[in-house]
Amino acid sequence: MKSRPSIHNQEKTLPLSFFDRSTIMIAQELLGKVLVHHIRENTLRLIINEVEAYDGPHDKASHAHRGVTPRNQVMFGEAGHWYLYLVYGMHWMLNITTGPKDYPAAILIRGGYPSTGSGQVHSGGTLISGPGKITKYLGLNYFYNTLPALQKTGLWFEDCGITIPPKNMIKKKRIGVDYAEKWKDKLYNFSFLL
DNA sequence: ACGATGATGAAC
DNA sequence: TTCATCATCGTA
Repeated sequence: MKSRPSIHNQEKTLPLSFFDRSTIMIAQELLGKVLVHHIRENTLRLIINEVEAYDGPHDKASHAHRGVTPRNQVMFGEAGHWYLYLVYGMHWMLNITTGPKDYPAAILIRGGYPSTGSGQVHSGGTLISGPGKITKYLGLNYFYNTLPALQKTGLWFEDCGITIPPKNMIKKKRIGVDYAEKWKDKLYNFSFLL
């Protein structure tokens, strides 16, 4: 046995440094990465299919554009930490923080394919589309807010070797931010065709 | 097209 | 303390 599964797993985990870069670049690179939730002897995996970037203090679509508040302060912190909040009184939104400390930015996870550990889409696996459905499927809530995206917290990202051909990538306007003036037209929503 | 449902942030 | 708003979803 030359391979050691636990070490191999560590190597696939995206390090926090992955998120301390350009938010727009990271958002595109997250497509095809695997979001993993391990809880109570169970592991759920989701191949990320759709994300949305919220980048910087001036982005009017971003919670950060009015400055620091109790809710959004994690966006101003270190990269690679979870930002969860409730919208419409019932849906948890899952975001990962990006960029350096004091630069507020995050990426919203909006869609993905349920996956096996081998990085394959389940047979008949249908796309889970919508940020509220993602957190419901994975069983996520406020508990993870501000925690780092590492195996020890139970919620992290892996690179399972899936690469998205650039021609398959789709760039759109962000959803549900029509109030955001000129920022509403930014093509910060990224997804891909299989 | 619309109601559910509650935290958030700004105004007063 | 009140109030409008909200990075949504299921049902119609």
